[in-house]
Amino acid sequence: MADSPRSLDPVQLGAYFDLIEVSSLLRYAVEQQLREAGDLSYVQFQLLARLGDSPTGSQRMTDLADGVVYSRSGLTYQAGLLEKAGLVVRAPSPEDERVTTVTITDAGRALLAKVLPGHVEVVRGMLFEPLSREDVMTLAGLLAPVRDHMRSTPPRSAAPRRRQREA
Amino acid sequence: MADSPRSLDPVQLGAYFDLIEVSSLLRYAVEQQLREAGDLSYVQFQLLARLGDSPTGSQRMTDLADGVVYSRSGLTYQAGLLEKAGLVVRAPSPEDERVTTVTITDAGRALLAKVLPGHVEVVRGMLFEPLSREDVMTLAGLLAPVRDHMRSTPPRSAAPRRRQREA
DNA sequence: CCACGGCCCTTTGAATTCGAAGCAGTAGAC
DNA sequence: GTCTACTGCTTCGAATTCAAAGGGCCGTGG
Repeated sequence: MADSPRSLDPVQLGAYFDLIEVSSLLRYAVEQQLREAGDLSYVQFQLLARLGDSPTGSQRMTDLADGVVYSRSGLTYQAGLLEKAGLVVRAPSPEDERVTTVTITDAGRALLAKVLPGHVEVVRGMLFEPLSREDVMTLAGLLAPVRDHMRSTPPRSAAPRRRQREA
Repeated sequence: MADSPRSLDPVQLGAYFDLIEVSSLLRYAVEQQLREAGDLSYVQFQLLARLGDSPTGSQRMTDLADGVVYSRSGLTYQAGLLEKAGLVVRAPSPEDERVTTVTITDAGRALLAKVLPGHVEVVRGMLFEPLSREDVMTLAGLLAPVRDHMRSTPPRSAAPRRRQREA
């Protein structure tokens, strides 16, 4: 660590800004499509998709929260909405009464199947349209190591992130 | 449009998921650092950075909102917080009384200078650590056309995005 | 057997966001 | 000069999120 450059070079800065902007716009567009097609938020869609992928159609609350990067309380809220809508069912695990198991219903699977094509179309149209097949492979090859690096460097919770208070 | 493939191929799917995950984790980490270093949200930091970059240190509200992709009302809220913290000043434009001009203060510039090094360090450590200089150039070259494509394809507001209501 | 500590989920309160409605100022038509 | 339409910002209500606190269940040590 002989040299510690003070700033990012222009190429890095551009890549950083573009990454943030691209992901923000993509996320916003996807949210809109999901809202229109099935009145789902992106989080709710992620939860349904994750449950649909699971062989049994069930997952523990904690595992779901870990996968979606959300706080437990946030998951409780969203799972409550999904349950009220009849898309999932919650039940305490017989083995361990502490654990709540979430299971996707047939209605949930149906809704998932209904919104998926549109979802795919938005992603294709916004993200993959200007990229060749080779570009996509290159992009995937670049993002994978970054993802692994981030996963292995969990956000150290030095201070528990106070909200706007004094400033 | 002879063929309309029903789903994304595995490489596309991986790139899509990784993009979302990487940007989410990066954004989360950056938010924490900014909160700890200067009690700023990412949005507030973006606003200050944008004002700091401006030659005059001033911008119209509308221009600021467009850059940060936020709604006007959201910007009003955040600008209000920044003003209460003494980091910016708001004043109606002499030329057009409808226009509110936001100007960064010396305190704002000082805070910006204080949090910037840490911000850069987080981005470098999380995003650029596993990438070579060449990788970064490749990534930037891939993201730029996607960004331009997204900008030129604004989110068509077919339905005005109702919040959770019936489902 | 009973307490202690730990894990899992939920409830609560505050913060942040958006869309819709409202208010003021500007510009063009007549 | 006045009316009308438009623009720019703010206010308001609702939705979503998180961290902290609360309550129930499980395992271990005594």
